[in-house]
Parts: sequence; C-alpha cells; structure tokens
Amino acid sequence: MKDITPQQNKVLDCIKVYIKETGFPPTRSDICKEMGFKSPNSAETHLRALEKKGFISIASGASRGISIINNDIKEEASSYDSNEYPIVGLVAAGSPTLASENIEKQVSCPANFFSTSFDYFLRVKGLSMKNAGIMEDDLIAVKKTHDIRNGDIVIARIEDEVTVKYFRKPAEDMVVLEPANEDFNDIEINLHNEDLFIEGKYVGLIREN
Amino acid sequence: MKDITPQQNKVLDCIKVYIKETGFPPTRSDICKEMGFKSPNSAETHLRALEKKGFISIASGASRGISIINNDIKEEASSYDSNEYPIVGLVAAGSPTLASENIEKQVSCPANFFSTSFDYFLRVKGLSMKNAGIMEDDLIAVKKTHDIRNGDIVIARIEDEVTVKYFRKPAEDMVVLEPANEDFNDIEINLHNEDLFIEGKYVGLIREN
DNA sequence: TATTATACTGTATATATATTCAGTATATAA
DNA sequence: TTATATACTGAATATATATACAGTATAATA
Repeated sequence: MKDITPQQNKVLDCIKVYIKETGFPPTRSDICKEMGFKSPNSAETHLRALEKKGFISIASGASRGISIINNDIKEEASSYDSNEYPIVGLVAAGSPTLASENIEKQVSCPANFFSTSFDYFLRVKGLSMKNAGIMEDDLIAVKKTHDIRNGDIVIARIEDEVTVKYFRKPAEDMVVLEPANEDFNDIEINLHNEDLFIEGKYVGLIREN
Repeated sequence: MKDITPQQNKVLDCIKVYIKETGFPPTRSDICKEMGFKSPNSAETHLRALEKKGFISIASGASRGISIINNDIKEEASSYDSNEYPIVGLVAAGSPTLASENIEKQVSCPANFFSTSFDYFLRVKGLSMKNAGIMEDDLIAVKKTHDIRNGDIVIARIEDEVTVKYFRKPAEDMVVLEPANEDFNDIEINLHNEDLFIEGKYVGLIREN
C-alpha cells in the first residue's frame, strides 16, 4: 500500500462517512459538495489516485461504483473476531474442568483481548492470591499449557481440588505452590508421593463491580 | 412491520447479496438480471413494496439509492454488538480525560461486558488501591456518572490530577477519598476551598499478564 | 362485486452520473 | 530540464438510471 496524501485521506474519510450515513457510496458530485470542490473532475482524480493506491475500487460504468477495500489487517484479526468463552465456576470433584456441569455461562470476548490467547475463564474462590490483586469472584483468563516457568501464576489441580497459586520448582521432584496472602501457607508437593496436574496458566483477569 | 411475501423476500436477499459482493446497492436493472425479470418496473414495484413495509429505504432521484433498514433487534442487543472503547493513559494536566492526546489506544469489547455500561478504560498508576485488588497498569472500566454513593470507587480529579479512590461524604461540604493501602493517607477535601470533579465510577477491571 | 395487493411485460424519458478533454499551478523526482 | 504526481476549475457528453405510464393476470379482501 502506497502512502496516502492528507487530501486523499480526507476524500477517503468523506466516502466512508457518506456510506455510513446513506448506505450507498457517493457520486463525484456528492464528494464535491462534501469537500467543497467546484469541479467533478477534482473528485474523479482523487478517486483514481485512491484506486491506484489500493484504498478503493471503482466499478467502471456503474454509478456510485465506489467500494472501500478493507485490507486493514488489524481490523480483520481483531475487533470483530469475537469468540465465546466458558466461565468455569466451582469445579466438581473428579470432573474435568471444562465439563459442561462446571460451566457457569458463556461470555463473548474478542479473541485477542489479552496479549496471550486463552481458553476459558475461571471464577476465583477465596483470597489466597489477594496480594497479586486476584480477589474473590474475579474471572481469570486461563491458557491451557504446560509451558510454565517459576513465578507464573498457575491453575493447579491437587487430588480433585483446583487452586490458583504462584508456581515454583526448586528441585526436579518438587513443586511449591505459593499463595499471595500472608494468612495462607505454601503448598509443597513431592511429585513422587502426590499427583499434581497443571491445568494452565493465568494470563489475564476480569472483574465486575 | 408487515409480512413480507416470498418473492419480496427473494428480492430483499438479492439486494443484500449484491451489496455484500459489490459494496454498493443494485440498480433496478441489476435486480432484473439477478431475478430474471424482463422489465425494470418489476424491480421498481418490488422495491416500493419493500419500502412501504419498512425493509429498505429508497433515496429519491439518486441512483442505487437503496439502503437496507436493519431492525433486527437480536443483533443490536446481543453479545456481538462489539464497541470500541478508548484506553485513557496518563491524563495530561489541564486536558479533558477523553481528549485524543490522552487516548492510548482503542479496544474492542462487547457493550454488555460488565453488568453496568461504561464509557472508557483508565490505565491505573500506582498502588493506592492495592487492597481492593486494583494494581498498577490494570485497566479499570469507568462509567461517567455523578450518581456516586459512599463506598463507591470513584475516578476523581483534584487540580488537574486524576486519582482512583473510595468515596465517602461525611458532611455536606466535605469529601474523603480513601485509598485501599495502609501506606497511603486519606485525602480530605473541603468543598469550599478546593475543587473536586468526579469523572465517574469504577464498574469493572481488566488485567493483562 | 369492486377493490386492493401481488407479480409481472414493455416503452419512454428526463436526469443523474461517469468520464473525457482542455486548462492552470505547485512540488518533487529523475 | 523533463517528467510525474498532486490539486484543482470548467465544460461537454454518452450513457446509466430512476421513474412514470400503459397494459395483463391472479389471488385475496371488503
């Protein structure tokens, strides 16, 4: 895409506004009225420039044959690509997290809402991560992954109980799950004796007040 | 809205398809080609019927002056009604919060994302509301309103500085802005001496990690 | 029964519109 | 210095287009 000049940009904007307001594209004459031109050829040359630079297409012979070419990659990949994500509430003992019985409801949210993609929302119970700013009933965006590093906040499952904690692995056979609240104690897990399953990683948070 | 006949529905669909494919509405003649009519008046009468029944509007005298009237209530109110909201970052001294110079970027978010509607996102600076789970760089959803009650978290402006605090009004002429962090002190404002402007109310929070 | 709506063909025409041609002027690149 | 792009005015014109008028036919309403 070549560079657009300020004046050409004005004309492009004026076309967009016209379409938005009327539902159909402007004629050369309409553009002249909007832009203050006195000759339809002023509009014509701007249109040809915009066409050449790939911002619009002009249907030959047709009246009002202008259409906006949308190659705004951002737009395409972002705002309008809204997905449905499940909110997982109290996870029933022994059932997979995303089992339908655990799903509170579905919410619509742009796929690129957080910088990292995610798979579901988990409703937080308790205040064990209070100092990390994670409060009761907050929704945390969870990305299902096993790529966990020390210091990440993880969603872990220890014997049918789901918990959110800081992750630390001081030795090959040991994991420490640390709360962010002085009223709670660290959970030390010896991987030889106990089962630990990492459901995923905390990548974002939403709170309603 | 009156009932549409099957044939009128076909014509309406054909208009919608034409707009989707070309970017601009069809002429009577275009409709004839698509529908197999041999007289432009066939298209004309269908258009007038669709206009009368409220499905389209026809701009008089204009070529291709057809526009689809969208009164699909479901679409309008549903989760797919994704709006653009500005993220307000560091508010420049003396400039209105929503001045373009203060807008970091726009994010797309369903209008009904939080139970309360809101107007913009404010990026949080500092940790004065830490115990309320509001951390540095969080985005708080702000609803512009003056309907504030004791205990609400408000976005207040005191002499060109914007701050987020709990709101309390112990007397008619006094407001106390309370932080949620033991390291910070209450801000007491005597409304006779100092200017206080309440920008709005905190209704939700988003955090990216 | 008369009226109205639907669903077309076929013709005609005023005008809305794209588009070309002839200029003027300025700025930038080869 | 000669193009080339931008940014316009002004006039001319072929044609694209809306729209009215004159018919035909069927089905549903009042």
